[in-house]
Formats: sequence, structure tokens, C-alpha cells
Amino acid sequence: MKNNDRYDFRAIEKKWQQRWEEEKPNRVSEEPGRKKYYVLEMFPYPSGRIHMGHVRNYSIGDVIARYKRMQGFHVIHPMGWDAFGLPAENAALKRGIHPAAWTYDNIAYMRAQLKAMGLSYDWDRELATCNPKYYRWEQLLFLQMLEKGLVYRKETTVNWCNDCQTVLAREQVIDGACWRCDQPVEPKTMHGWFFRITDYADELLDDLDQLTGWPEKVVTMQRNWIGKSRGLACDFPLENSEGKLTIFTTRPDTIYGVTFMSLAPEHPLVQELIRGTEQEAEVQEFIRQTLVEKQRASVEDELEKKGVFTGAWCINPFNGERVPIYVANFVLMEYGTGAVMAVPAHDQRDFEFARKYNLPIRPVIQPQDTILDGTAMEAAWEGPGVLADSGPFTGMASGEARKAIIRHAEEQGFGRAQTTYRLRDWGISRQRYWGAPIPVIHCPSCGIVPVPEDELPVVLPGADSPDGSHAPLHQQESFYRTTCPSCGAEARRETDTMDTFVESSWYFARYTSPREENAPINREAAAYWLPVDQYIGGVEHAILHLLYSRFFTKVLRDLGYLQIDEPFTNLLTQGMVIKDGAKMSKSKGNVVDPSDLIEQYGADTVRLFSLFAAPPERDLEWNAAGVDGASRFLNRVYRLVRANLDCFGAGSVDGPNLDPASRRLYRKTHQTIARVTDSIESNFHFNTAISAIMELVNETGTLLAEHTIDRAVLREALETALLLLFPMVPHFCEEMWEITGHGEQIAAARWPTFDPEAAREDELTIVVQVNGKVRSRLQVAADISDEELKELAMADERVHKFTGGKAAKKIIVVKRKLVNIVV
RNA sequence: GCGAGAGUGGCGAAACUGGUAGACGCACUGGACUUAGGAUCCAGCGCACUUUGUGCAUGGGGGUUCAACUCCCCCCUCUCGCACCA
Repeated sequence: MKNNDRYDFRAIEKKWQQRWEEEKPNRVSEEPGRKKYYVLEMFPYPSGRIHMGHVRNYSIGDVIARYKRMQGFHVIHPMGWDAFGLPAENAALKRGIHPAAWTYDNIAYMRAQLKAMGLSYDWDRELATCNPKYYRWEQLLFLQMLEKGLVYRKETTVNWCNDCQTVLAREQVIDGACWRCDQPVEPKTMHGWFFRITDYADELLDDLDQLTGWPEKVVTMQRNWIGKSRGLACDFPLENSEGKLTIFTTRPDTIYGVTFMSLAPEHPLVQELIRGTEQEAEVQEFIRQTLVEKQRASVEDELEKKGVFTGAWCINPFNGERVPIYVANFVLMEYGTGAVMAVPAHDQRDFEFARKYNLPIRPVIQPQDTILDGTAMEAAWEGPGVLADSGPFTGMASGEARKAIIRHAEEQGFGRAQTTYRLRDWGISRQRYWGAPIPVIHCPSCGIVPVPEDELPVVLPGADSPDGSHAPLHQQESFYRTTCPSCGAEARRETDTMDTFVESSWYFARYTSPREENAPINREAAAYWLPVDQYIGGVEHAILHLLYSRFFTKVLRDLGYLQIDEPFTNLLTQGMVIKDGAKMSKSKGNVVDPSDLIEQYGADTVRLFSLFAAPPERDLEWNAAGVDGASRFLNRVYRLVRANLDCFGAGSVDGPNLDPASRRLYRKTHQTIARVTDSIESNFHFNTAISAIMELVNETGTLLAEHTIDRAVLREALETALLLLFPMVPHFCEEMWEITGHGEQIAAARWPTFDPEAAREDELTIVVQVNGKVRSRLQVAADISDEELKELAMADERVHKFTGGKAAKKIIVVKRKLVNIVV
């Protein structure tokens, strides 16, 4: 054997992958009484090829899965495909392939790529959401939610692209134009289906407290997204009519400071108020302009506050004052009641508006140290204070006044305490082809009729033949022409498909019984495997996917399928893979193809590097040279093992009777077990785990070069290194395990146990400081007393040099660490 | 603007509840072995200087402490999320 021998990663990885394919070692089924562990990585969209982000995500998940197996857990680790979505339709248009064919081709290719990474999935659980065997259950869930009143249809304004003939999500509208065809987007009123996620707003918010295994950041983002606020809903009677204007405010304490009202341009009352008045034309023009501006505006810019007087007035029920009603461009119809009471002295937006249109600014909350004057104020005072000019509430503290004012409004009958959420119901209608059809039928006489359960699935037409139509369903007459299941009359099938986020909201539950033919989820299987113990994915899903999944979990629980409240006990949000300081992207031309790397270095090396270069939650800077380093390390281990094959016959270690060098290696081995286990347990910091193993390997090499090492100790050191490395570089470790004469696979081995006695240091290096600066070091026995240590330190030659013979004022001894002499 | 996180060698990064700053790896430098080396092995590698040593160093400035990457205050920069939510 030459000393530059390298292991044949191609042969080895192929060999073990083949064996895993045949033996299916990761196939699992429920074993009540055995402790389960569910590891899940966010499933990929089958876009064509895997990218570095996938490599990182799945490497992390695989280490956790394999590590937990070695610790005796019964591990479920599934993989599948989030297979519906717009790119398939784009590809279909561009290349004349059917979306289904494109998707399944991609899945086949990417599955092979994942298998080439040696990931330990239970492939028997694989699922693709575009398969009718999956989405039929989603359709059933939809119907059950419909029955429970959790689904409804309503008319709303959407962003419509006339060229593409579809609704666009807000993030797909760029500067008022369609992201795909660059044509102007127009508002369009149309019917759509909604999930009543707001019914669960309180529970989604409250249960965030249970998610102690989630990053604080994600919990905060969700909390803000739900945006619960408590306040007062208050009716302001209109001056010259029977009607009233209802507003929502979180600051009822400022209600005596109201000097005008602001309505959203879309507010239905506006049209009533201006009909036939002098202001009508002006207001209509303002509304038209504002809606255009809002479409145009990119998300970042805050528009200048503008408004127009409607000519109408209402009455403040607290003090009987007349209040002018404005339409304002900054009031959102979607939040609260779409109408705001304006208190310019205590709200910055109202303040700017009032200054612009010369409306009165009346302070009614006086802060502690100054007295506000409406004419002199430069900004609104939004803090707390004492009420002024507020009728019977004058003199109260603002916090207290909030409650008193709400109580008063309730007693008088013109207001009530109200809780408002920022969260909206989830619009799931898409006018696209490549999605799960919504299973209802519109009948002219019966209205909306659910498709009978025994007629599910409503299959996407054309998906089973390569040249089948993939036009949007509303253009496929043979699809939508049907008869009413209830009365038999001619009827029309719903042609909307579901948002693809619906599929990913429950796939983790379907994985527990992916072939179940009688229900969406097998209750027993779900009860055994759920919740997911560790979920891993990019932080970009912090809100939508994770919130929807939490919502679905609660719905599935209420439908009787699940017994859990939350789907993911622990969440790891991994950082991005970047190169040259930027996220990898085609447009930047800094993409590294994982398959090329695997071809060149082998999967184990690629896995090792992606785990070593940074802790998982942080961004990972890709570095080609670093991959060489990982490869070099594995080859060093390979040579070390091959050069010492003879030690693997040795027996167990006789701890107390070792020569110093062997004792050193024995100690290092156990210290390494402790460090690696800690690094994984505390926060999955594989980078430090790997460096600890590298130290062990380096130490083994160094000691072997200079000493004769006890065979048993050496065996244990090498075996330990392989066992600790196995979750990260499985092919390599299996091969090493085999060539070192182990009959069983390393996958069947247990995670090594740490022996504190073996790891104990008998000698320590103690730092000696003078006035806090390191001046000397002492080698001492580990059990030395503080007194002895002080004496040794004071007697040290180098210490004398720095104390200059002065007496010590103070001597601090930190056990096992240092002595600091203060003079 | 609001919220969260992060700033440590040429680079990726370590440092447990305050206790040797820079583990481990990359790059680099010198050497060995070689027909050769982009292989392997050995040694060096924060910066500065008057180089068997000393001083200065964890974004900047203060502070607490015998001792600060770590705790407190102020400021700067970057990343991410939210952004007229009444």
C-alpha cells in the first residue's frame, strides 16, 4: 500500500447504495412500545435538478436520522414531492410537454440524485402531491371542511393578468405588471374559495407558546403575522341620515381627540355618502386615482398621505361633536372596519394628514413632562399620559381610561370591546391547470353541491396522456360540463384548482400512512408517528407554509384524524448556501451543481463539507477548496484504518494499566465521544462535531508515529471515529467497518458511550496571570489543592519578573483553569 | 420606521454558566519524499516591533470586574422579516 492511497468512492458508494436499495434498511412500520423519532426535511418542488440548498438540507436531516437510529430510536424519515405548481405549466408552454410528463420526469431524475447522496429515507413512503391517490384525499378533506363551515366562497378583488388569464398572488405583481408577461395587472372582482383560518387565529397565536423547539425568530414572525389587537368598535351616527359609521380603534382613550374620520376608498359607505352631492365627481376621481396608484406602487414605498372630504359629517357619540368624514388613501379596507377615527394629536398618520389639510389637532393625552399644544406639535404623541379635555374621563391615566371608555360605550350601546386580527382568511382558488381540482359542482337550482365522496377524485383531465390538454379548466368544456348530483339537471363543475400550499399543509401526516386506501390518514399510524420531532428547512417558509401546516393540523384534529395540536415539535431553519457573497442563482452565474461535485468527490465528501463549513442555521459560503479538505480528511482516515487492520482483533481496553501514550489516546477517544455527542445534542452543530473527530484522528496519527499504542486502545479509537462519522459519511464508514472485519453493518451499531473515568485528565495546564495578563503556565496534577497551586505560582520565576518583588494584594484561583496574582 | 439576528486572522469558523482568543479546516510559506506533484508527510502561519521577548488585537467608544468575544450603556455597518394594521 502506498502512502498516498485513496479510497475508491465510486465503487464504494455504488456498492452500498445498491445494498440499501435491496435491503431497504430504513423501511419502518409502527412498533407500539418502541420510542419513535420523526425526522422530516421540507419536501422539494421537482424543478428539474437538486441544488446545493437541497444537499445541505437533506444532509442535515440524514445525520439526525442516522444519529437517532444509533441511539435506539425507531426513526421515520420520509421523502416526497411537492409536485403541483406553476413552473410545470410554464415549461409546458415553452417546450410543448405536458405538465404531468415534465413533473414526473423531473421527479425520476431528482430521485436518482437523492439516492446518489446516500440519504436514509424510507422510500416506500414516497409520495407526489400531483398523484390523484394523494389529492383525492385532499379533495375529501376540502369537502369535510366545507361541511364544517371552514370553507366558503366569496367575491373579492384580485390581481388579474388578462394575458395569462389568471389571478396573480401579490408577490407576483411587480410594479403593477405581471411578473411573467409584463402586461399591466388589473383589479378584478371574482368569486374565490377561502379557508376560514381566522377561526383558528387565537389558537394559532396561543399555541405559539408551546413551540419551545422553534427559533424565536419564526415564532415572532408568526405572532406578528397573526397580529392580534384588542380595542373598541364604536358607532358614529351619521349627521343627516339614519346610518352609522363603525370604526375600530386600539386607542379608545384618545376618542375625545377625534377631529375627522378616514374611510378606505373602497368603503361601501363612501358611495352612499356622496351620491348626488357636489363632491361626488371629485371623490370618485380621487378613488380612481388612489386605486391606480396603489396598483403601481412597489411594496417598499410609502405613499404620501392624501384624502378628500366627502361633504358628509358624523357625530362623536362621546361628546356630540360634528366630525367631517374624509376618504383617505392610507386606510385599508381589509383591516378592521375599513374606517378609522382620526386623532391627529396621537397618531402620526392622522397628524400628517391633518397638517396637510389644515384640520384641527387636539391633544387629549398629556405626557408626564411636557404639555402638548396642538398648534405647536411637530409630531403626534403616541405614548401614555393623563387624559385632558375628555369629559368625565379627564384626569385618568391612559391605560385605565381605555377600559373605562370601552365600558361606557358598552353601557350606552354604541360600542363594544373587539379583537381584530391582521390575519386574513386563506384564499385558495387558482385559475390554473396544474393543481388539485376543487371538488364541487355549481347547479343552477341547487347552488353549490359537493361532489359525492364515491366520485372522488375529481381527476385533472389530460394528465394521463402526453398530448392531453393542459388548458385551464374553465376552458375545458368536457371537464366542466356535468350534471347535478342532487337534482340531475345540467350543471357546471368548479374549475378553480387549489393553492399548492394546501398539499404541503398535510403531507407530513400522510407520510405516516402513505398507501392508506380508505382515508386521508390512518389514525393509528398518525397517533404513533406524529408529531414530527424534528423539521428542517429554509427560513423562507417561516410564515406561509408553517402557519398553514399548523392550521391544517388543528383542522385535522377537529375532524378526528389527529390527536396532536402542533405538527412540528422542533424546527431547524437552515441558512442559505451562498457563493461569492450571494445566493446561488442562474442570473448571477454562481451556481454549483451538486451532481458534478458528487461525480468528482463522492457523496460522502460533499456531505461532509456541507456539514463542516458552517453551523446549520447560518449561511454557508461555498468554497471549492474546502471540499478538497473534506476529501483529504476521509482519505487520511482510510489510510490510518488500512495501516492498522491488525488491531481490530484486539479485546477490550484495560483502562487502569495503560502506558502514558495509550492512556492519552484512550482519554482523547472518550473526550471526543463527549464533545461530538454534545455538539449534536445541544444544537446540531456538526461543524464542531467534525472538528473534534478530526482532532481524534490527528492525535491517533501523531501518537502512532512516536509510540507503540496498546492494540485495544487503538481499536477503540478507530472504531469510535468511524461510529461518530457514520451519520455524516455513511458509505465510507460502512466500507471501513466491513474491511475491519465487523460482521454486522455499522448501521446496526450503537452510538458509542462516554466513560467519564476514561476521559479524566490527570494533569492540567494552569495559566498564571499577573494583573490579568498571562505570564506563565504550570503543569500540575489534576487534584492539586488551591494552596499548593498558589505556592507554585508565587514561586514561578517568570511571575517574579512581573511582580517586581511586590507582595500580592490578592490571589484568585479558578479551579482547573488559572491563578491570577494581583499586585 | 418597527422587529429579529450578526460583526472575531487572508478565508470558513471555534471559545462551556466571564477565566489561555483564534480549536478544526482552507489558503499561504519553508522543508522531506519524488522523473514529476494539484498526492503524501514534517514545520511555520493574528498584527506590530528593538523577535530567546514585548506590545496591541474579537465593528467603534465608554463602563462593571482581579479578569470581558462573553455582562451594561451609546454609536456604526450588514443580513433577514414586516411595513401606512388604526
